[in-house]
Amino acid sequence: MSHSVPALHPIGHLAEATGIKVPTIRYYEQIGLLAPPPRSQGNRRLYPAAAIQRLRFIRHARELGFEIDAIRQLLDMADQPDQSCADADSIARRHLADIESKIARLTALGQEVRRMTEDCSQSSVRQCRVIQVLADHGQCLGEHLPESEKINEK
Amino acid sequence: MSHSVPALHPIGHLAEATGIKVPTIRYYEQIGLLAPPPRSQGNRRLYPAAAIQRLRFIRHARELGFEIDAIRQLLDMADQPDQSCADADSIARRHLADIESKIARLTALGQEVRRMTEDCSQSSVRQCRVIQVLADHGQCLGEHLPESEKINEK
DNA sequence: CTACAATCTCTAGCGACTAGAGAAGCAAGG
DNA sequence: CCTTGCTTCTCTAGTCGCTAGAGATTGTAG
Repeated sequence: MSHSVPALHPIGHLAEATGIKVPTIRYYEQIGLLAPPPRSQGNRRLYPAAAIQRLRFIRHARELGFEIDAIRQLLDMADQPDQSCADADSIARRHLADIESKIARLTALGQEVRRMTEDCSQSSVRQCRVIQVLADHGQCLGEHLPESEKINEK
Repeated sequence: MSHSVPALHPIGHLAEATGIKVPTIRYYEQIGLLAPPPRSQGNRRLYPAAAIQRLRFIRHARELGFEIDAIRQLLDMADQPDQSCADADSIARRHLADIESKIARLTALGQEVRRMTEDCSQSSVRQCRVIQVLADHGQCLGEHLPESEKINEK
């Protein structure tokens, strides 16, 4: 019997093990975030176990809201454990600042929208506070909302 | 002399008056958010003054984070002032709930990312808290972040 | 042998724009 | 009249991070 089987995983297994969908894994390969694995005779991808770790790293970073480009840099750093981590730290700090500015903007939006709905008398459109405020920007309290980097609401 | 000139505005004037860029105005027309205006002999768009109000409404709603589809509905309602405003109100309330869930999620992300950076000893990657936490999901505190509707970080 | 599942590649779509090419219109100056 | 320069026109493609679908192939269990 052979001792220590290499244990290569098909893409479906990787998806299951990491919670990342199959098409997304292929997409990550396409954009160069994940190295192209060797293939079977039938052209299927066969991943070494290390790919699972890498994908988990990616997934966790995505869950924390890091952009793909930042993750690319973070992965590069993770591959060179002897270098300084100042860059990793600054990527994370920048991301944190980004998150905080989004929170600030959303909080301002939220106040404005809440005020609209609270003042609405629930009668006809003519007296609807929601419509009125939207039509006349001057009726805003907060007025100049923090623009930051156009939060891209969604 | 003619009393009451119709005063039609070229697209550039509209852009200036509303703060919405020229290509965006054309885009709004294309997706049916703004009615196609009459044209000059030379095929230029000539807008009636009412278009400025409409675009201001749109801009304000966009600034408050409403989606195009919601704005479409809100505009329809604004055009029928005698109907009930219950729908407008519920659109705004839904949007508010959306904003609040985003804030909740971003707050959770922010805590996690702040912890990473604060714990980072600023030395080598090997001991870098940022990289470590990303590599090992188990080191997260918050653990299961609110998923809500995949905030689409940007 | 026949289902059926898993995988393959490729293309297109999402939302809300933004950027650019290349052509045409328009006013003022020489 | 002609040129210069500005605005506008249409059209296509790119952004981000996937997701969905078509249609072909491979692998496996009964």
